[in-house]
Amino acid sequence: MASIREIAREAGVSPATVSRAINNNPAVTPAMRSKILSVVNRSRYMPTVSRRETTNIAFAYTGEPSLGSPYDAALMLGMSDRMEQCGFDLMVIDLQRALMPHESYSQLFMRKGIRGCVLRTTTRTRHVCEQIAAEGFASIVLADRFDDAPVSYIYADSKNASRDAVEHLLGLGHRRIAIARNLVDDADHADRFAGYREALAAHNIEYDERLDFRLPASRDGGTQLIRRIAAMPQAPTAAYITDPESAAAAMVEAHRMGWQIPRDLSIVGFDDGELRYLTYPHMTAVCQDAREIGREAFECLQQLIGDTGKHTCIQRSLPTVLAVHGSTAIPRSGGPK
Amino acid sequence: MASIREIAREAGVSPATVSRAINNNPAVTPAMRSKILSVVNRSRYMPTVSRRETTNIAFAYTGEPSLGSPYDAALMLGMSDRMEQCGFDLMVIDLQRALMPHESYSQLFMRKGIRGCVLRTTTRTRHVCEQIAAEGFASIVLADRFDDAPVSYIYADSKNASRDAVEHLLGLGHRRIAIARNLVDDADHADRFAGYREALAAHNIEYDERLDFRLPASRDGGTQLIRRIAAMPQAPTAAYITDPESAAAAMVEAHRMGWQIPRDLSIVGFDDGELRYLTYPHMTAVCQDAREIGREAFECLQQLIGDTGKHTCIQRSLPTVLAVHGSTAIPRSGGPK
DNA sequence: ACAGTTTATGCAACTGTTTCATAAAGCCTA
DNA sequence: TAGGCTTTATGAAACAGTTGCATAAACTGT
Repeated sequence: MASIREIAREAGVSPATVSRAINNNPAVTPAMRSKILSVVNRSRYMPTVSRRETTNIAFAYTGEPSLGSPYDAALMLGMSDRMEQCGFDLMVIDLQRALMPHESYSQLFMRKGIRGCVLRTTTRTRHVCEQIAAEGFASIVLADRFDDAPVSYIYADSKNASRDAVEHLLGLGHRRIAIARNLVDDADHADRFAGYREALAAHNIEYDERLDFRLPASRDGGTQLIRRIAAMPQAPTAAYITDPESAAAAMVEAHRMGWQIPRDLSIVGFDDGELRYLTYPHMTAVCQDAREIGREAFECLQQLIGDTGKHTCIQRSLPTVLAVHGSTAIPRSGGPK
Repeated sequence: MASIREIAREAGVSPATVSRAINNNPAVTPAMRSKILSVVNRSRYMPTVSRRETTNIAFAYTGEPSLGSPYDAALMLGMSDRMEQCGFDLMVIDLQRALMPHESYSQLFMRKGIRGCVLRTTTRTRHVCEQIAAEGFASIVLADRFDDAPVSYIYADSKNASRDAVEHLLGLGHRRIAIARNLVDDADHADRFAGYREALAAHNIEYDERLDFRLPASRDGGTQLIRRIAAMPQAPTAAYITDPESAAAAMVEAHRMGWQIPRDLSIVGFDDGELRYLTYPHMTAVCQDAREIGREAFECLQQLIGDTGKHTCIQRSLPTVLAVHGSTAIPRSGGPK
């Protein structure tokens, strides 16, 4: 296997010049560089040791990776929008798996040439985010909130838009409004529930736990919701479904039941992409722009990387908005069926 | 700034031992390692030069990145399924942007510690795939086919399933069957069209170019399709829509027109994920399992990385299947309306 | 208890990078 | 065209981190 010294000998230059040529150091003349590179390519040279390139930005999962979800895909897309011009590369890592025994997170990032990381977390692994922030490594958590620890985060606050959503339903005349929320109580779903409670309280409507559904945030959750509503003696006339796929699947299942939406059931869903336009009718939904969150995340990260040693802590809240489409209307007097 | 020799002096060991401890070389005893790491952490040591970690697998775009699309997201998910246990990390790069002047693709990959790459390409940038394969770098192209160049690829051949789809419609009694295909003529869409033609030919039905729609592979394409069909004097009774989002959007638009599916129009869509379960009725579709393609891709790549110098060329074709759901049925005598 | 085996560590050689000195080349002015 | 000044491409040498090999220390099995 060729070494840089052999290349240098063959090209008739010093090892230093070969190193510079390979690393596109502007000090070498174009003629010299192409002479050296031709020798390099001919000899199938491969460097073994080198100055570490630290130009990666990690998209890091602290717990179970949710890679492949439309939300994560949109986040990555947004990040790459902004990374284009900066010469950074995106790397996806699973921290739980990548961390070696006795290794600190900073060491892990160092080892992989990572300059900053966007963290995706779960309720069980929030301490990892705190640990990374405490080590002083440039990091920003998405879609979670840290009120008492100095952890940077970007958070799409869905409480206000959720309240708007329920107000919208109340304004249409609905009084029995169901909420379908995740089995897992993360900050996002807690917000949506809080918005729901606030809107009800503002209209002096008592919270009814029979209208509070805890379901998996998946297609299956939406299907189950409709079946359970169908079996109720006093069915709600509207539902706020706090997960995109659940909401779309609920609409499908409602159609299968022979219900008309919004006549028999008004549905407000949640959307972090464009799913609301793929349902019939188009879905009234609380929307967050995941791509924009990704863009924002990278910009914050860049600032954090710049401010080394300053221990800057960025905590930003982005708005979510209610987009009214065709899945909500005034209730029929009798409710479904 | 501390160097490895200073750490060594402070810990009372040799630089070699420090290096081994930092790199989690199993030769050092746990006691020794934690002693050294405590000195390392105390002194905020940061290595500058190191053995290059070449444990990255790239998800590389030769042309415009389509990051964020459900298909790409599912591919990545599949790849990461298999990468978990191998200690590889996934890196997303845009080759066009990352390549430096006078640099070969192998050099680029070398520089970024990439051992193998999965290539996503466009018709205009296929030559990049050929170039990378010619350089002998471990690479595999997804969703494209190279018949005359020694380029490894994994391809989901949708011709047979497309023929099955049209046969299915013919079997139901349809005779005027539209096809909606992409404006861009890539291998995938060419296959689907070929399957369509074959099925028609087998039943002695003449190809009618008025039933051949070239539309953008997007929501908008599906919407346009339905509007154009609605305006036709002799509308088709069924349509094969070769793109997932177009197909879903077409179903929505059909509902908006007041049509019933499948009564007024049978639709066979395409699905590379789970979208067919989010339409009402569930969509009969030609399905490819993008996640499985991603898994397969990583396994092939692993083999290619293993066979250095052998110039192995893997060309695999995966089947796609027709999944019959509720969006197809026997035609009403009169066609839509 | 002793010979044989294993293994943790250091030495020294090695790889690639970078600073600094320097020779060559360019560039004004006279 | 010469002479001084600046710029710059290159090499020598120092430097950073890694690793093959030798070896001393710690086990292991009679």
